[in-house]
Amino acid sequence: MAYDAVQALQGFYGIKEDASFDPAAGLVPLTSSLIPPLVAQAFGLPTLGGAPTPQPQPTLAQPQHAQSVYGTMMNPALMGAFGFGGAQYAATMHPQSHVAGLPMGYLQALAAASQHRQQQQQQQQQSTAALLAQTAGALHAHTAALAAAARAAPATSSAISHPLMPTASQDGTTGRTSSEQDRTTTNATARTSSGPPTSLGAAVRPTPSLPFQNPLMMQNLYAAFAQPHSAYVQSPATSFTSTLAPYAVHSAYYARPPDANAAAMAAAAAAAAAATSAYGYPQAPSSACNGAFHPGYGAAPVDYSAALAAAYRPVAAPVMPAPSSGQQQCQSVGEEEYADDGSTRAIKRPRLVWTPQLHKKFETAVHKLGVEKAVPKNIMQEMNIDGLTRENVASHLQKYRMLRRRDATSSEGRDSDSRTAGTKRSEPESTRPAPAATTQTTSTLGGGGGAASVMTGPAPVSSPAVLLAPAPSSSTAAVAM
DNA sequence: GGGCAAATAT
DNA sequence: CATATTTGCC
Repeated sequence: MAYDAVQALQGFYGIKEDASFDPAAGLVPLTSSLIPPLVAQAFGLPTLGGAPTPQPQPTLAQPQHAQSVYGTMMNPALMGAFGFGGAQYAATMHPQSHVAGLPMGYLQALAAASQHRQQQQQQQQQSTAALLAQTAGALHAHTAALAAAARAAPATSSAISHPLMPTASQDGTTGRTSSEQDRTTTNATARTSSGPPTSLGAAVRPTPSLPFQNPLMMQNLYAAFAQPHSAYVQSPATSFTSTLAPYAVHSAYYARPPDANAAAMAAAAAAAAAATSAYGYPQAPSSACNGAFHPGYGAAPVDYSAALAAAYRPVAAPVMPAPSSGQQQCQSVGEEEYADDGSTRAIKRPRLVWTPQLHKKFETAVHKLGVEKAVPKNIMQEMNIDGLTRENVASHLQKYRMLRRRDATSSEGRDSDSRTAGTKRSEPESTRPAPAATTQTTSTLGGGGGAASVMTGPAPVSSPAVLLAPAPSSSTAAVAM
């Protein structure tokens, strides 16, 4: 498919400014203010403020440096070191827009894309489609290779040749001079603290044939548009969560058409094969992209317009069952509620909100199951809520038990009882202590100003220790908290 | 998987 | 700042 960035963006602009959007659905109005002026100008697009004011060409890139640390540039935190200025740059680009809040890689990618486009137009009317496809393909293979290489030799990989790098020597080292190599190593080492970024090969050399002379740009462009295959993106390793948060969040909340996704999968397979043969490294399983450093290395080298549009389209925010009087509407929770045109796919599972209805179901299930069987998995199945995970339940159960324990403990003060202390319950009797009287745990919702917890409030101690978790083993007993 | 507690998100 | 949820661990 022919790529037409202008059309893609303009098409998107078509629904901009005055377009109505549904706040309830969490859709952010896509206005031209979301597009950095520089980019808009490059694409011949209008901006909210009229003619785009040529921004004092920000120091976008320093090819040499960028190239020397090609393999490490996926880390947003490193961008600042190359004049990309992170938030500062964003602010400069468009102080009043949402842009300031977007991940730099995103803006950078766009800026890079536009810049390159202008350049190309001046020189030769080469097909942009071919250009991007080629670039994406190369980058794609490279990315996959990087991952594969990292997996093969995570701790020592220091020189990984690019699959499309013709000048790389065959002995595994690159054609760089020792000084270049030193600098590369230094840069990479100095700017990378820990985590995958480091292991992804700091000394990778970009191919000179890349359309985008600055591989960093392509890398970012790629990162900005690529999407994980899984519907649920795991968080990056804790060690560098803060560093990569922007990317994780970004890629997690944007979606792209399923067809593009499929194409990406196919492309990934191809690239994987290419990378494998080129490097001799085993190809990392596709699942490796989950929670991996790369937001997803399955970008399709085709139909970039779709990806572009998708990249700009925020995925609906978590759609939680409305806490109305009803109770039948909580058959499913979160995820993929984006009812736009069915062309997108939610990536990240939204934070679950335990609405009163949901909590009620939870309690019902718990009571029905009884102390002994009221464990996460069982409860989850009993509740039978689409999208609800065992983890969700486990977490809620934990809190639930804690509250009960607390209540039990507090009320125990005056009329001590044998069973109140969660230390150890024995009889299986209290299994069903009047479920009816128990459900009113549900209380305030929206009471006061803040969000009230379904479990908060004067939790009625009515039903005895229905759920005093079998105090593990520790002496932590059931008291304390 | 269950249960906890630390880490995060709100 | 206090909670509500999610994650990481054992």
